[in-house]
Amino acid sequence: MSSDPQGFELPLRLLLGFRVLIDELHEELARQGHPQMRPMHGFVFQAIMRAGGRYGTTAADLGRALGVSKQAAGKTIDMLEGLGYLRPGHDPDDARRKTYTLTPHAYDALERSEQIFEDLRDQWAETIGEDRLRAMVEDLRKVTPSDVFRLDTPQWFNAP
Amino acid sequence: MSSDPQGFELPLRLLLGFRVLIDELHEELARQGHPQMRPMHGFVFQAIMRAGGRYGTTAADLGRALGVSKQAAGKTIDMLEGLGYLRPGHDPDDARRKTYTLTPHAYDALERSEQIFEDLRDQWAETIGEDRLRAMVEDLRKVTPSDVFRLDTPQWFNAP
DNA sequence: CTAGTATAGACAAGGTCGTTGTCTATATGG
DNA sequence: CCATATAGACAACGACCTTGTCTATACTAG
Repeated sequence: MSSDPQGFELPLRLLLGFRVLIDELHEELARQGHPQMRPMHGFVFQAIMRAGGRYGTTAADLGRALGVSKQAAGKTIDMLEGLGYLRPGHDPDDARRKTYTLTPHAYDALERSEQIFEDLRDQWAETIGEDRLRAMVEDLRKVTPSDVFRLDTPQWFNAP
Repeated sequence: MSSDPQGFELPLRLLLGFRVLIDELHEELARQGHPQMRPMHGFVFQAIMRAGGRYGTTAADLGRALGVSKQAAGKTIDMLEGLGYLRPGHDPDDARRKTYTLTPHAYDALERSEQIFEDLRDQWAETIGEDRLRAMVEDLRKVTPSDVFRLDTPQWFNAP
């Protein structure tokens, strides 16, 4: 369109590419026994794996990792526990900590996600070429931060 | 990390690339007299330009274009009007329609956005090469929908 | 050992932003 | 002329986030 010049296309395509992959991931995940998974949940699972201590992750840990309050993280944890993705535990070294770890159901979702992403990647490679796809990821690495910073994307999108 | 295998990287890099561009856009926009702009607003402006009739866009038009209810669109419009980006009008052919059009302030934001995006694009081109950048956009075009579907991204991100 | 500080978690109150439902006024088309 | 569709205003409500407060537990410095 006339008011949609060159400059806008790059960010738009990046967003659309992300959305396409995530939408197809979740369609397929739903077919494979995970109909309740949301785009956020994969990130939450990864945060729970990396943010916690030896005995699991607390709501406060998760909140820090995700850049939300511990109350918000606690509600997310409650929901994921209700869906069977998290299991409560405790830290024998700190009686205050109410920890959570991933259940086998969550690991199943993660493994399936990984496989689905691989398949989607292969589809993209067929369309645009394996070398071009590899170049794309390589190039994006050069212009994006290497550390996966706080995943506060949902709130960030509407942030003031 | 060990639990962050190949498959996850492509979508993550696309999202990070988008975030990097949008974050830098808004930092710069804030410096140039638009500190209140949010990531969503650019999309809203574009929707208002394209979704309306001859005399402007109504809340109902905008809601359809963005994939939200007309009430939600109405609240967004109220805020943007308050910020000086929208001006109310009416449709002489339809007394029901309360239309809105972009103010010069909004066009200023759009033009600055365009320029900033061009600059960011140039920076990327310096880093990864003009040809590689062009290839990236070209390739993304092949794997993403050509029509900019409903921009319901914020809610989509957390959607059930 | 004790006293002060920091942190986990529970609870409550409130904000923002979305939703649906209802109502009236205006268009539109048989 | 009347039935149907749609714009916009208003109200109620829900999801999800926030801040603030409180108690229990840990940690650290004398």
